[in-house]
Amino acid sequence: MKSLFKQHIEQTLPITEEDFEFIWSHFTQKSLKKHQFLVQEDDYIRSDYWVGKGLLKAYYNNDGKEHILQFAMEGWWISDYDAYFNQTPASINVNCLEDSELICLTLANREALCQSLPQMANFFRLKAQGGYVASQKRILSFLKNNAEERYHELTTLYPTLLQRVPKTLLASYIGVSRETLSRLGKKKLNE
Amino acid sequence: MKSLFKQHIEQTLPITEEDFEFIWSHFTQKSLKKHQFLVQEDDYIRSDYWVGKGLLKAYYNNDGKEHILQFAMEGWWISDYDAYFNQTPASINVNCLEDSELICLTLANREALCQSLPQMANFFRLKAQGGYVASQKRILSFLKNNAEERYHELTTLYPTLLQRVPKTLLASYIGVSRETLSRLGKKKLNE
DNA sequence: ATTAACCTGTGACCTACCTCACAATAAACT
DNA sequence: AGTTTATTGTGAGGTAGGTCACAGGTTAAT
Repeated sequence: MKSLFKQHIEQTLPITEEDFEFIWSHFTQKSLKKHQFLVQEDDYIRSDYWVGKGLLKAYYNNDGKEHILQFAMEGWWISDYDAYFNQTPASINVNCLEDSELICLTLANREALCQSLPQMANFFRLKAQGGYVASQKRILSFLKNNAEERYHELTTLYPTLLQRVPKTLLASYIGVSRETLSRLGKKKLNE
Repeated sequence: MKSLFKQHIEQTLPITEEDFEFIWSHFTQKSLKKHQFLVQEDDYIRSDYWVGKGLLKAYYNNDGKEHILQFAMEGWWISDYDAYFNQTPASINVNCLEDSELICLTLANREALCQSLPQMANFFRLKAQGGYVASQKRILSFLKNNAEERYHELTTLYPTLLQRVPKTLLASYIGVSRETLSRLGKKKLNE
């Protein structure tokens, strides 16, 4: 886990062994079983989480209807970022789709890290940039694509998700009902 | 303009007069008239732009249909961030809805600034975080809200936009046709 | 001042997607 | 092994929102 995380950082920028030990000391570890919650609505958000192993979903719950905001598998980050950055109660839930192992970074430790190690400010800056660009692409997909095109975009962007996530949740991620997703492409075949 | 921009930075974190002069030396200025393009599809993106005065739209053009990705008015940033950060050709257009005055930051100058002034890495980190959170909210709005609710969210979030932007473009921003936007709320009144 | 271009509303019709209901298979617990 | 509990497919019918067409009002350009 520790070495996986080091690789994750070095993918963005180089760090010394010594710096990494210092960085690592700011994290804690956490293990969760399938179906367990990492975050629940109204929780106070302790940390941002990096997934070492497993798979999770972040979703907004509208009386029983789950709207998937984000998935996170190995090497991805997940949290309720609005609640985390602004220290407000969570409005979403984060739940494990598989047994998961996480490392956790409190907001205080993140800020401390960014102040004492300028390269970490750059690391998180570049990560946030990437997240912003990815979000913009998803928004554009809602604007210019229909359900079938959005599903196709999702499958080409994250092919491994299809193997691990039920269709119901993929449907929710692209903003259609599971019935509609199940029927995509059928129409063409019949004519 | 210069002092407005200083205020903009100080809104996020404090800087010395000396640091600001150094920061300011990394920017250039640009003026554009209404209807002029700041960015066009396939352009190589020189800069990220901060709006000192005016109003612009960033949109994806789908044979004549404009899909609004972003507006930007005084104090906001705008660019094609995918193209800017990854130095690829632009896939969107940015055009002025009003005469505008901008200050411009090349990617090279941004990175130089972040390396030489750690506080600037933090500034852009916090800005990117904020952009990410705002994008997530817009995505959630697509997932859980209908056209009327999305419009209502837009109007409460950015009331000043309504005064300055034609309804056609607001419709496009929330992902509905202008006809549908024009009819919102009518149904209830008649029953 | 006149023409042209933009902006907004509205009627009529159409369609992509939703909801509810039922069924069959697969996976997970005791 | 047997019983819940997920997951997926599919039919039937409904609705939010799209498209096309026309019109009046406003703004901008010659």
